[in-house]
Order: sequence, then C-alpha cells, then structure tokens
Amino acid sequence: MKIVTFNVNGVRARIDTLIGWLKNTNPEVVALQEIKIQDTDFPLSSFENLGYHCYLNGQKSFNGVAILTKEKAKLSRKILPGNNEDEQARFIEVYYKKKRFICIYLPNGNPKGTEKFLYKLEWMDRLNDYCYQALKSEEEIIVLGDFNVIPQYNDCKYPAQWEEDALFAPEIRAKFNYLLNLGYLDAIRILDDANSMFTQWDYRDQAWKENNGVRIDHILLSPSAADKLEDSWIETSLRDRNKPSDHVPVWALLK
DNA sequence: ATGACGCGTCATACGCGA
Repeated sequence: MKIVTFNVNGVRARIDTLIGWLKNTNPEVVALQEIKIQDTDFPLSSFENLGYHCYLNGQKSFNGVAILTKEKAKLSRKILPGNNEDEQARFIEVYYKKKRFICIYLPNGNPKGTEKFLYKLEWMDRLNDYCYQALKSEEEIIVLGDFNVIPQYNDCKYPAQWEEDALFAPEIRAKFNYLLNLGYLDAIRILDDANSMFTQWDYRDQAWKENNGVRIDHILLSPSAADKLEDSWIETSLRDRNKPSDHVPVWALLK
C-alpha cells in the first residue's frame, strides 16, 4: 500500500499540480494539509474523477486537512480531544483496510513566548495523549502530516538559524520525541540516519536553490504498522515544478 | 545591477506561514 503526505499550501492554488501528480504516482492513501478551503468549496469532483473518496476537515483561508483513499474508508474523527475551544482544522482520522490513518497539521507556534507557542505545546500534549491511548489497541496506526517539528540537527541545513524558532525549540523536540519513545517509528529517518533529507524550503531567500530546507513532514508508524514498512522516500523533485508548494510529498510503502 | 515569497481574503494591504 503506497501512502503519502503532502502539505499543498492551498488546494486551489495547487489543483493542476495535484491532479497531474496523482495520475502519475497513484497513491492509495493521500494525507493533505493546508488545503485552506471550507468543505463546501473543496474541488471534490477533480479528485473523485481520479477514483478517490475524500474525507475533509476544511477551514476557510487557513489550515484544513484531508484524507483521500482509493476505496471507501471509515471516517472516525475530526477533532483532537482535550480542548473544546479549539476551532482550527488540523486533525482528521480514518480507518482504511484495517489501518488507522491520522492526518495532522500541527501548529507552527512562532514566535516563542506568545499564545501561538503555548497553543502548539498544548496541541502536542493532546496529540501525545491521543497517540498513547491509541497504542493500547495494538492497531496499525499511521500518524502523518506536517508536524512543524525539526527533530534533529541534521534535519535542517543551518541549526544555528533555528535556535530561537518554534520548529526547533528543545521543549517542542522533546514532545515529538515522546512519540518516538512510545514506540512510534519515524518512517523516513529509520532508513537513513546520516543524510540531511528535507521536506520544506521557504519561498524566500533562494532557500530551494541553496537547499536551505527543513524536515518537518513526517510519517510515524506504530510498532505493528512499522512491521509492515517496506520503503520510504521524499519526492524532492516536486519542489522544482512551476508554482510549487513550499513542501514536497513524503511517501511510505506498507505491506 | 540583476530581482526581490506565496496564498487567501467581502483584496488592491495584511495575516499567516516556517
């Protein structure tokens, strides 16, 4: 089963790229982030014409996540438990072929020392609780999306540039590591622990040209899902297209 | 010197992203 996560930075702005890319690559499960659109305006038919079932948690202007599946899935939730006041569309979960897919768009959190940073901390605590509880089921769980976390020094080109950033803050990385310590496997890092492999390059300052990127889009696998991992890769070439997202797709092949 | 970030919005400046 070929699965992928992709922060598209606006589904309307990326629609032509997305359709061509899906035709070429034919993933079975697609997790999208930052669709930046409300459900009623989502270009549903474009994806249905390719044979996808669409499960949406959209929002006007900002955020918004979706999961597309080749066969029908079961939508299980759109709300990350723990905060009834949270109205940002950053979470969607479906069951598909006995696997549980959790698509997230984790808050950015910048700048540090603000409500945004506190919101990120709180959101990560809720995610960690949720992923801890989920493990007890021994299901095959795939948590994938834009985590807005640079896990290690070699997940960015210039660590010194990120020292004060919410993507690399020690307390943020610690909360990400909590998931790894629970037994979730970083599907990309496990296959290559040495090289820098980035998933996002800023539009500004020639970041792509200079390969000044960060690895912040992740696929985490519960132990039983990790047993099924056959391959993983980052589709860097998409960053070279016309009108690219600032992120690129991250893939995993599961039995 | 060149060209200088992109998306969405009750736009034509601004919030937001990373």
